Formats: sequence, structure tokens, C-alpha cells
Amino acid sequence: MATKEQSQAAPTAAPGDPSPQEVRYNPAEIEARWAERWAAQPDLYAAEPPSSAKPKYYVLEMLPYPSGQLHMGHVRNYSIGDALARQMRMRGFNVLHPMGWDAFGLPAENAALKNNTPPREWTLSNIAAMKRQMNRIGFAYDWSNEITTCLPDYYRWNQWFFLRMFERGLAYRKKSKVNWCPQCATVLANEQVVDGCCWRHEDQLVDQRDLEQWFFRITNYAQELLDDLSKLDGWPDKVRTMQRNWIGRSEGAEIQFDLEDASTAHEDEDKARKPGTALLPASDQVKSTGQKIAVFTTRVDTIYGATSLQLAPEHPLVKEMAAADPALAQSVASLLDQQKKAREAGDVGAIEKHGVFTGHYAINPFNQERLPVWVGNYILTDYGTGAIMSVPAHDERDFEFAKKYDLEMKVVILPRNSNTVAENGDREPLLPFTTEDSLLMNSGDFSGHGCQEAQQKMAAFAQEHGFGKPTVTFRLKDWGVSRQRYWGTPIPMLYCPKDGIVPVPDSELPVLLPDKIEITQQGGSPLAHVPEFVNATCPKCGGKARRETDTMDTFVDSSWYFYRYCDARNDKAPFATETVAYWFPIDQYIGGVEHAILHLIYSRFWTKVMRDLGLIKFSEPVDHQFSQGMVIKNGAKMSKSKGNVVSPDDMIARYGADATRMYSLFAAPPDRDLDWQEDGVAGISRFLSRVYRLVMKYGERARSPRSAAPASPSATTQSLQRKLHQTIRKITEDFSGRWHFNTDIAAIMELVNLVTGAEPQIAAGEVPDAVLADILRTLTLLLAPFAPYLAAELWEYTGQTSNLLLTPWPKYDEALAAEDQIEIPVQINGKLRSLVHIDANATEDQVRDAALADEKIATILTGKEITRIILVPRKLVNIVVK
RNA sequence: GCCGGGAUGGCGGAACUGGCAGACGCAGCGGACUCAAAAUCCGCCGAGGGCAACCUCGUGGGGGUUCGACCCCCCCUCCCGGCACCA
Repeated sequence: MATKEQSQAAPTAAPGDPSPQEVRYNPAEIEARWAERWAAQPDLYAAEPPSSAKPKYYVLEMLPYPSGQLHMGHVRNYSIGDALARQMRMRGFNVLHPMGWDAFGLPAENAALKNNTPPREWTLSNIAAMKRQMNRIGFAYDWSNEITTCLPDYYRWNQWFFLRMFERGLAYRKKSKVNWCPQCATVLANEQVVDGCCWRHEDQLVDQRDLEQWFFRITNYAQELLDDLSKLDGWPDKVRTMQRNWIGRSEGAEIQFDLEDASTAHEDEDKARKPGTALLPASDQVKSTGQKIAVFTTRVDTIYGATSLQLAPEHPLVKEMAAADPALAQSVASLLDQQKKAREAGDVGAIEKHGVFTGHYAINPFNQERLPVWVGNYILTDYGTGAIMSVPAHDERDFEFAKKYDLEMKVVILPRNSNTVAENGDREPLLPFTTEDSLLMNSGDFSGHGCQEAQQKMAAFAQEHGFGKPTVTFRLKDWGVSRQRYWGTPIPMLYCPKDGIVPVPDSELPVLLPDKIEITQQGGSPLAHVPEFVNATCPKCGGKARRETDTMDTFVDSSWYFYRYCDARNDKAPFATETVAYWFPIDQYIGGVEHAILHLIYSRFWTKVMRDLGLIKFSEPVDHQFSQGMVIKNGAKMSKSKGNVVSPDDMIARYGADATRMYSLFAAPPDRDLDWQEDGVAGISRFLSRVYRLVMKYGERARSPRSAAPASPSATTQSLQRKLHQTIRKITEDFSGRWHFNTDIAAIMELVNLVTGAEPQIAAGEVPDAVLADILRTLTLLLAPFAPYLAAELWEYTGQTSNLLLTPWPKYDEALAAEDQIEIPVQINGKLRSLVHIDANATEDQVRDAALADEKIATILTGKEITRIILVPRKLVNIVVK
């Protein structure tokens, strides 16, 4: 692929002996020329089919939303992946390195409103622009597998999966309270609500609305999603911890409390409204209403300390009670109102606790005590059963609440090493003692047991007697996927007056998203205003049916896109099973940590569903996951609102793509935040310029070596070769896991500095041309993953005609890399006092003798008594004296 | 509050397994080249002291383990990220 004409077309690349002034690194010219050559070979970076004899390697970067502009975060993400993909290819792997577009989503609709541009056009032109940018930077993508999620050949498979999930009960419809963003005019998943606000509109408080919605039953997989985290050794602990917390497994017990019949419960209304005094044993006359209140607790061992039940304001029983009690209805309403106001005032997390006594009592099944039933604003509706038993003595929140409303507290847990209540204080708060070394008291037959033991016994007891059971609760909730938006995948469902909810038959897929639609700001689903879309025929009865007008959450698109990359043009199935079996799991996935819980949980869920559908045979899609740090500037994440955005285009125009991407790898290790400093890019550009001039200067000697290697190499030759092989070793080892590209680039700089420093010796003929040629070519190969344009240019200049991308990665020679002389620090009492130079193979005795013989050391040691000498082979000598 | 991650020169960072703290780059200073500037090249560049050889101090703070600690242990401060009334 390298042609003489092209390299000679470069004004600075004329062979001969250009003087330094004439040779100038011109990235714009070099990069434009190579970009053109690469563009002419569309399959340059294509993966080989599964029949390839090479081992496979799937490197994946998170696909971008096509906003129209790459930002520095993308550049960093993709530079990491590209360096890896290029190196793995040079190391002989069959590399799949695809790219695509997460192309559905709200911004397209907003743009449509603003500029009157159809979302499809807007999106596709953004994609074209970003693809140009990516090619300009020189990312080695296999575009033959490009996917665009907003096109029917992709989203039809979203619909296909939806139908499969519907068949298995994994997609279901229910009316539920959902998070509603007034600005987006749509529902948000729990994962898209941040601090009570919309993830896209930081100041927009999320409303709660009751809507019929489609859900994916991700909770069916909660335990497996949790368990499998421990197998993901190639994932950062941070991400695994975040997912573990998000899934939020709690072991405990569910206990049923009988609700007392209000008509017989209390004769004295006043007394009833002061529930603190009402903790009486249930008398025989008390009748159960037959209604039960189920409570979830992780501390059933404290149940003898329960002094009330607390229901969430939205609890169904509260609604029932309020219906019969206008005063209560009013109180509950004001409770909710207060809560809403507090949230609007910006309170997130815990707000002040309020509660209302319902006038009802429930019976503690363990001791038959009557417990007043309250409504508490601190009880979460959608966690556990939406009701708790309140144990003020041993729970901080219950304590706070009980103090405020003057409810009784009963101490039932004592630390093992104390005997009396007094010793632990009636002091406040009587907070939960650690369960390991505490015992139950005042707990009937369970008194004296350790907490953990009691928890098991009491849950079992409840189960035996039919009023409870051990249970596990998850924080994770089912994934609400309905969105009242236009620009998304239509949900392939029909509503027939006769047959109810009817799935669209596979043969009618895809349900096409209509192109012609007027986007307006009115609430609800835009598709509902398109009669051609809404009006359909019921496949069961042939009568009129109405189409579902909501579209799918765009996280559906990204939950399985990396499977489609393996077989993107398949029109019979989402992918061919064998092809995916070859490429999966993804060897390395790289992306921002902001996707640690949303995307990375959904896609794990999707994989497990696909396994259960028989499409794949494994349970986890990603072998190694890497979360790169953010790109920040002046101490803040780059953002339009902060005005600290640096445009990749600017950087490329000024310093070239090589310098820009290389700086993004040099300025910090990839997992840490990167502080963007333009002077640093200039520094990399200077370095590349030095490399360029060096190769230009000696390229001719590399092309046609005149001097052969002499029998015994000069000291300069040896030191250059040593450094060269040390550098190959360092970078090769680093790529297999450590990924400290910043120090790899620094190592290349050191090598270049050493060669530059040896120019007088090179000029004096001390370094044979063959060695020089080897150094320059190897340097070029080492540079290739980081600065592919310059590497390609120099590779050709040194007379190589092979495709750099497929040229084998250099191998290092341990013998050449080995130091023959080493420097050993000599310490006295741990303080550095001298350095001795000694043969690398010196024995311990020789090292010790050399250290003691050292002039400085000998002087300091005069008159001192040596008590010990510590000798670390090849590392140091430490002489301990009195 | 809970769970992660972090704090090293003027700045970004290096030191891989407890063994020379500050690699590499940026900024700065001095010099060469130039009529001059840019570019390039060479030198210096943690703090304090000393004419110098050198000495002392130094990795957020305090303690500890060790012949030896940026690294391990205990306590504390601050910064970043995630979760947050999850019973």
C-alpha cells in the first residue's frame, strides 16, 4: 500500500540529507494524505470471519449518542480503545472493533421543535458529521458492522425481543406510579432519576403519575445479577460495588400483623388518639377484622420492642381507612403535601418525619400486644411491603419518630457484656447494638439468644405458626420501558376491544415509526396523534384495534447492540448464534463510569434473558470492563454550562489528530480524571516533531544500510539497544493489563531522548546502520497504537512497504534488555549515603565488599560498630550501625 | 450517614511486590543560533543551609510496625464520585 510517489509527494520527505531547518513536522499535511489513503480501503480494519486461524479479540467502546459533535470524553474513550485494538491486531489477533450510533432519544425531538428539522434527518446528518470526525482522528473501526439504532433494520429486533419477553411474562403491563419529567413530558426509569430530579434536566423535579406502563421483569434476575458480580474479576471494584448497592439485597422476614376490628377496639376515642398509652395486651374480646398488615424487617429479633406499625402514605390500607375517616383522609393528604413541598424546596434524601395515627390497632403476633397503626411520611411505598414495625429503641429513624410523637420505647437488645438496662442507659438514642455480640431480653422465649440466632429462630417460628416467613427483598425494581415520546422504538402491541392486549405477529415486524409527524409540545405520546399509525387490525379477530403509541426507553437499544455488531446485516434474526458464540464474551469494554449502573446492569440482564431464550450459552457479556476517568478543565467536568469545553476539532486543527489523541493518553492514567491543558498538547506535538525529524535525518541510512554490524558493538550501540528492548518490554507488558499508557509514552520519549543524545556517536559511525534502522523502525511500531498517522508516514519513509497495521508487534530480547552494570544504593541506617556501580551478576559478597569499600561509606563508618548489613539482591545495601 | 477513589515540586503526573522520592511532559530561569523574533538545540529547575565537598528537612496531619514506609496498620482532615429515611 505504500507507494513511492506518495511519500515523495511530501515536501519534507525527500530522501537525501535535508538540513534541520527544512524538515518540519506538518501533521495537517501528513494526516490528510493518510486519511485519504485509508478512506480508499473501506475494509482496512475489517475483522476476519470466525473461520480465521487467529485468536479472536473483541474490543468495544460505548457507542455515542449522535449529538453532532464529538467531545473530549469521546476522544479519550476511543483513543484508549483504538490503541488497544491496534496493538492487539499487530500482536496477531483477529480483532473486532466496531462502532455505531445510539440514535434514538429526546434531543432529536427537541431539535425538531427548535429548528423544524425532522428527527430522522437531524440524527442522520449528525451521524455523518461525527463519523467524519472519527475518521479524521484515525480510529480504526470496522465500519462494515456499523449500526444505527433508529433504523428499522436495528429496532425491529428490539420489537422482536419485546415479543419474546412478552411471551415469557418478562414484559408486562401494569398501572403504576411512575416518575414523570414535565420537561421531557415522559416517564423516566428509576435509574434516570437523580436526587429526585430528571437526569437530563438537573433542576426539574420529577412528578409521580399513575400510568399504564410496560415493564421488564428484571427483578426475576436480581439474585443472579448479584451473584454473578463475584465472577466478574475483570471489572473494576467500583462498578461492581455500585451495582451491588443498586440491586440492594436485604435478608429479613415478612411478618403479618392482624388488624384489629375498629368497632370493638376502643371505647374511648380520646385514649385512642393518644396511642402512646395504648400498649395493652389484646383482650379476648378483641376481634380481628381478618385484614392483615404485612411488614418487612431485617431485624425480626427486635419485634418484642415494636411499639407501633408505620404505613406508607400510599399504602392501600391507608386509602381504605381514609375512605371511612374524613379526618384521617385530610391528615394523610396534608402529609403528602408537606412532603411534596419539602422536595420542591430542594430537600433530597431524609426530610423531617411526620406521621398520623389512624385510630386503628394491630396485634403483634409474637406477644399479642396491641400496636397503634400510624401513617409515616418516612415509609417508602415501593420498598418491602410499604409498611414497617417501628422499634424506637433499636432503630434510629423509629427513635426520631417516636420521640417526636412521644411513643413508647422498649429495650429488647443488650450487649453481651452488660446486665442491666440502666447500664446501657435509658439514654438516648438506644441504637442498635451490633448484632454479633448482643443478646435478646424481654422477648419471651427468645430472651437470652444472640441476635443472629434469634433472627433465624423467630422467622422460622413465624413460618411455623403461619404469620410470616424468612424473606429477601431487593431495592432493584422492574424496569419501566414505556416512554411517551416519538423518537424511539414503537412497542409492538395492539389493544383490541374484543381480545384485549394482543402482540403484533412476528410477520408484521417491524412496526415502522412513521416518518411524517408533527412534533408539538403537547403532553402524551406524539404517535397517538397519527391515525395511520394508531389504527390497526387485530390479528386475532380481524376487527379494529389500537396500536400502542408509547415507544421504548432508549436503554433497550443499547442493552444488546454489541451482539448485533457481530452480524449487523442479518435480516433473519438479531444475529447468528454461531457468530456471536465466536466473538463473545467481549474481551474488553471501555466506557465512562456514568454507565456503571444503568447500561451495564440492563445489558447484563438482557444477556441472561437471551440465554434463557436459547440464543446464547453464556450468562455475562463482558469479560473485562474498563471505566475511564472524566476529562476535566479548570477543576470541573467539561460542559457547555461551565464554558470550559475544548473542541476536538480545534485541537486537531492546531496540533493534529496524533498529538490530540496521544495527549489524551499521556496526561493521566486512563482510569483517572484528566485535566486538559493545551500546553500539554503542544508538548506532545513537539515530541512528535522530534521523532519526525530524527527519522527524516536517518531514514536514508535505514533504507539502504551501508555499514554492517561489527563483531563487538560499541558502548553506545549497546546502550541504545538495551533501552530499545527495555522499552518494547515495558509497553508490551503494560498493554496486557496495567494500561498506564502515560508511562508507556514517557518510555518512548526516554528512548527518543537517548537516541537524540547519542547523535554525536551516531555521526562518528559508532552505531551501525542496521542497528540504527532497527531502532527507528521499532520506534515507529511502538508509536503506532498512539500516533497512527505519524507511524504510517515514518514506516514508509524507512523503506517499509508492509501494512503497518498488520506488521507484527516487535519482540524484545531479554539478553539485550539486561543491564550489565547496575547502580546499587548504599544506605547507612536507612539513609542514602552513596551509590556503587557493580557488575549486574556480582555475588552478594562482592556487593557487600564494594559497599564497604566505597570511600564515602568507609569515612562515615570509621569508628562505628556495624551491627547488621541488609542486602537486597540487585536493589540495595543497608548498613546498620550503632 | 453509608460505600468507593484520591491528596506527591509552580502544574499534569512517575516510583509495578516495603528498597535511590519527583521518571516523562508542561511552566519557569540561564545560555547557543539569529540583525531580531519564531522554531530548534544545550544547561538548571522540591525546600532550607553551605564557597564547596556536602548536610538537614520533605509524599495532606498525628501516631505505629520495620534495618528501611508515598507504599503496611491505627486515628484524623480535606477533595472527588456513587447511594441515600431501603426498615
